[in-house]
Amino acid sequence: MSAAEETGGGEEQPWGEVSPDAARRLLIAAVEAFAERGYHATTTRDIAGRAGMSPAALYIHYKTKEELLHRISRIGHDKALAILRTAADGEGTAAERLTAAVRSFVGWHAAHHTTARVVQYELDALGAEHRTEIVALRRKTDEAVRDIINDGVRAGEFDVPDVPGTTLAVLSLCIDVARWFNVAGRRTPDEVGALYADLVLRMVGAGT
Amino acid sequence: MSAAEETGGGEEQPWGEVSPDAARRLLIAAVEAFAERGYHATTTRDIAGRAGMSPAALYIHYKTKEELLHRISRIGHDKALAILRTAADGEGTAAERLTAAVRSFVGWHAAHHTTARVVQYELDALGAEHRTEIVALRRKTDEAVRDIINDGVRAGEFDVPDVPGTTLAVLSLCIDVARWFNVAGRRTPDEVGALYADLVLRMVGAGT
DNA sequence: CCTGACGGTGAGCAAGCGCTTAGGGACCGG
DNA sequence: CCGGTCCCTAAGCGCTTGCTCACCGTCAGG
Repeated sequence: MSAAEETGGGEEQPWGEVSPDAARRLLIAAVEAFAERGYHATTTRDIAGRAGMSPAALYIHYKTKEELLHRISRIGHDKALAILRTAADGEGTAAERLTAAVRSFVGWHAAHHTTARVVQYELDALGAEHRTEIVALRRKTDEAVRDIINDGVRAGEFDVPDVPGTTLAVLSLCIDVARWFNVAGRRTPDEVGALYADLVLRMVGAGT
Repeated sequence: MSAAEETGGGEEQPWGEVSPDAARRLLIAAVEAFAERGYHATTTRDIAGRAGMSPAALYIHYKTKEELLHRISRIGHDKALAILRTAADGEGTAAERLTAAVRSFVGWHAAHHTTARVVQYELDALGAEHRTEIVALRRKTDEAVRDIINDGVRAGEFDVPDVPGTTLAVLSLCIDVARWFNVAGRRTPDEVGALYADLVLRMVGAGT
């Protein structure tokens, strides 16, 4: 561990997959700006300024402002989906897997709420092609949750009269964390994850 | 019943409180445009065009584009809060009142999802003064829901370890309906309201 | 020392933005 | 018929936007 000191926890640094360094700095600046003001209210000058560069520098690494949003959205969705699947595909009862899935999915949305806000709420700002690509990823997220719930119903663990509706509500609940979560608030991402996992278990009729 | 034929249900027409007629047409056009593309991506020319008027006509009835958003947000919040309180202040057990509250609040968000989308998701686009005014209204919404939950806990009807957290989650769930509800979807606003009322009852430990 | 590639800047263009202003037509009381 | 009021439009102002282009410093390879 020589360059770019880690926090020691073993967690890899965010946006490590983006290179070169200048492109990553621009992307991080864009995430902050988009999350704060929204895509349309953010100017390319603002993004470049936050990254400590001139407005023109942005266009060396990205063709358009929309491409920046797409890159953020794509990477963010990939990560959220990976986190969800890791928990969903684990061992254990449906209740245990649903708990793990909600806990980690919600935890990610809270801990990375700036990224999550952009990922979840700026979908309409994408161009038509990029949007359909992202929508496909969201459908996979949907399926992952629905599969756990169906497993639980089949095993007799859950009592769910309306599986598609409940799936929709569970995901809606988790995603909306990105909108209201605030670092200055009283709850840590882990605490929110635990609370939500409990609430979701109750929703599927497998409460404590 | 002579002018502006009603649907017969006794429901008064939306935005009836806005006059004169041209101002109401502009406001309705703005709601549609804001809901579709977002506040910042909507131009004053677009709003005026939808209302069948020239761009300058907007400024006869509204001082700025932001004032239009504020009017929409204010009226929408008032209406949503009124609907919630009517149900919350009714007779019956806490469970019955919570059911009625969620059912009508969610039903409104689904039926008027274009308005609700603007009201709930364009808060940041308001100016500082207008935003604090609206935030105060949202706090009252929060209190109304928390009061019912507290009543239920006190009466022994509900089992809620974390009242503020559960209140937050319930409202988050209800509000997010505005984001995903689609007229082309399979569910009517009433059906969504009934489903959500059931889910919320489970969340507070008073499930069927 | 020269050369070329790379990654950056300063200045600025065309287009679109929110908003203003001068003026016109319909209507109404006298 | 007149004068005033109420809405509305055509034109356009000043500014910001996303994006481009000519140019430049740095540095490795020959």
